[in-house]
Amino acid sequence: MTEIKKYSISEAAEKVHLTAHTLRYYDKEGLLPFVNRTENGIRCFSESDLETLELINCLKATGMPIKDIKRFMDWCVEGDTKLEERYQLFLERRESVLKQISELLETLERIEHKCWYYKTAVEAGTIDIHKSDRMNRLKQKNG
Amino acid sequence: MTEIKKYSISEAAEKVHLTAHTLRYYDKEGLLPFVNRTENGIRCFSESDLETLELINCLKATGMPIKDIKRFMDWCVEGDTKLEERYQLFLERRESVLKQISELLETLERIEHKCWYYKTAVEAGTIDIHKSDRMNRLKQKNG
DNA sequence: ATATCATTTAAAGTTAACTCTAAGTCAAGT
DNA sequence: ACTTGACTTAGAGTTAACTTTAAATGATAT
Repeated sequence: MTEIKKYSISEAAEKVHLTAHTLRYYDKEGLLPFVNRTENGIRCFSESDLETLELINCLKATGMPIKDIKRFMDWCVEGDTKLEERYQLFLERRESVLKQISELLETLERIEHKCWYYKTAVEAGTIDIHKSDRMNRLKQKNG
Repeated sequence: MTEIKKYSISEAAEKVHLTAHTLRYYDKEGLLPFVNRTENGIRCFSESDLETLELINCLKATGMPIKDIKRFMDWCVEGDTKLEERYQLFLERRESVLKQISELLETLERIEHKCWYYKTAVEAGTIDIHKSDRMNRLKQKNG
């Protein structure tokens, strides 16, 4: 027999590294349609609700806005009729994350160039050590 | 003799893929202390100013907030006395970008798992094909 | 000369995602 | 009985980074 654990809003918040305030905000925005209540109206979170919250965190980590996550949760409520839409959503998220990574790799190169630029400048005690950089670049370019 | 080109605010904006409004906002926030004006108070952007804007775009791409970029520009105005601080800033940016990339790679793995999950569900026409996933995972875990 | 742009400033408005406050209910401990 | 602490709601406030507006000045074309 599987024991079914339930969590209060603050326990759930701690588990998924959010605040109870934020969970209520997500609920209000329609991100948590599956969370049950006691007869007194108090939310009780199941393990499955925690998994949903982990998924929400994951989608947020891809840069997805709350209202788009809400649309996804609406599809989840609709069940198997929206499977294709949900699949497409994750394919799009995948593309988005790949693009973000490639942009960050490009940014990383520029930052690393600046690290070298300032490392040499700090060693020389002045930025003037790079004063002719542009001229050198132009010379190389124009033969 | 090098020809010194100058750009109006809207020309500069187009070059760096921002709007003239945004450039004025950046100027107001202290991000563009080097931009000169005509006798009538009109900004004219040099090639070097465009490079500064590219750098600002690069720092923003690392997730750096405007006020931190302003502090960096303040250090630039102060010249060689703040070389060490500027160097440290880029080292920190480097670490930050590396961290973001590794987090996105982790997120990518989760998303790709969901892609597989929904691909198989779409093929089966129902999510029920994964109904026993958790049980299987538990079985594996507990021997 | 007149119309049409582009530019200037100061300041108000927008959006997302919280974050906090007020006012109240409920269960447990002393 | 009373305090403490967690929970509830509705709604106001916050922050960053723009974005738009208003009112005025300056530059260009016909």
